[in-house]
Amino acid sequence: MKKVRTRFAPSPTGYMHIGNLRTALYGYLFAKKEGGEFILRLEDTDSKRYVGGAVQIIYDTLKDAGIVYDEGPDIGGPCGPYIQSERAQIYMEYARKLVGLGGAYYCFCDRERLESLKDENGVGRYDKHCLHLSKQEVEEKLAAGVPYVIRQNVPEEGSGSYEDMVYGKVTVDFKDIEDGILIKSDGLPTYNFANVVDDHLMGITHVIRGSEYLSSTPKYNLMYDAFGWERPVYIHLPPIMKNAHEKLSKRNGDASYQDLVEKGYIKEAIVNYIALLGWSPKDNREKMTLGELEESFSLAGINKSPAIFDEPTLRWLSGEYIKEMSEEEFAARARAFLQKSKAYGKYDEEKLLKILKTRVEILGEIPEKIDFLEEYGPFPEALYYNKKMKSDAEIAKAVLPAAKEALSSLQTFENGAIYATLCGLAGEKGMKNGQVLWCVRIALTGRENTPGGASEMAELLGKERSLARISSAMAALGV
RNA sequence: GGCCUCAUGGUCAAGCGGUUAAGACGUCGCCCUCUCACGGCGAAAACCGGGGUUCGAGUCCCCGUGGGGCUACCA
Repeated sequence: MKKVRTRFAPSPTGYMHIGNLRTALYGYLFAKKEGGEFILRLEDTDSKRYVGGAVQIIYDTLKDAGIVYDEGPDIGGPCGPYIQSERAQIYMEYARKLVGLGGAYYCFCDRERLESLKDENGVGRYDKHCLHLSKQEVEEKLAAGVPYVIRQNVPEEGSGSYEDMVYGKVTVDFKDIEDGILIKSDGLPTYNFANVVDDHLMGITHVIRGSEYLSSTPKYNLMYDAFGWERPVYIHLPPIMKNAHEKLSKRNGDASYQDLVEKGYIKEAIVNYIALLGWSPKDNREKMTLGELEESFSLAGINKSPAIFDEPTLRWLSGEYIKEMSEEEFAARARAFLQKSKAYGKYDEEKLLKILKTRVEILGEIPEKIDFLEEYGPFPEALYYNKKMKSDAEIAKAVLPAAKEALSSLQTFENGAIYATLCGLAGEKGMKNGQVLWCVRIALTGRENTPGGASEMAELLGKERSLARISSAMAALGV
């Protein structure tokens, strides 16, 4: 059996969209699963759409996501070059060959004539006018330097079918396919031609791409057949949607891979999540590493219908990855986000990270979760009130002075000791632990909710700061 | 408009002729608990509509409806 070869062929027009990344991921996963090779090819034949820096983004994103290709522009390989703009002569050579085979022909029609073929709605098809030019006429025009394109010669009758691995049998009548342009007047090929030539020359066995090519695939097959080449296996993927009506796109500020990483989503979770968008493993597992995905990927699990990108689900998954990370790993990844916080450098980093770990799903939440530590100031007395804790400002007036005294005599100012001390105090005063703890925590932070209890907050703040804050809270209460 | 294609809870998604129609996210409730979060338990929530085929249809066929795609010298 022939070795499986798949490819990811993006065009460098800007960002790495989530949909693009998923296509790349599936191509990679399928190749790895089958023990084959995965190739990266850049489709930059439309110079008008080229965006500087886009190529680097593609390399960086794939690398960052862990999708490694066996051959590509930057690493070479036996089928190079892997950038279409550097393969212009190859396409021209094959286009001429196809003309000789009767599968294509030169066309000299100018834009004006082409326009005239369209009706009031702008729809109309090429009439094969130049197909009927004599060989001599063609030679003359070519020699005279008349601008030309090379068009595919699609039969006027019959139909083309193929078996898509996810959609099943797809049939399109040839009468519904126009004689598309294969080589543009600038001498470069269109996607319609380049993908066929390259996929064949690069030995691609399985073409994995978006479903937008579902209905144009028969015309590519016409070319494979005309050349006498073996047709690849086709695997078309449904689109990833932003909502029920729009595809996910960079326009509208929809998230790209880079954006998600910058927001602090764990990248393994991003890869994991997009793998699940349109595919599910036989055992329905949810959380899977890239390695596990390589193991269990199968075409049978690919869905046919569009999937809506759901950020909350990605969030959850990202949180799952964080929870099972080691402290060190979390620290390393969180550092950059920690530095964005006002509290950075002012508290024990290790303790900070510890309380953050179960309270954060994406790293970007870190600053907002701890900024409050530096925002201590006057707060409403009403915060002391908590029905369940049975506490209020009056209780606080009784608790705070005693708490201050008890804490100030503590030698080791750490969580366990603080907790024990405060609870002991509650016992002495015949109060519920919660009454003391709640009041102290409020005095310490001035916040209704904090990422940790009174004792944890006190330890984090340190003895000096804790006592100072309790004093200030007491002053505010007039005691 | 023509052609291709899709259709299970709000979202992802099992199911592939006979099930009380999984599971996950989200939502809500309860428990745990020094608040929040974590964790545990539980609840609400779906087969687009109409015809067939069949003893029996979410599963097969047809039509309709709705969505997406293609119809470029873009990919």
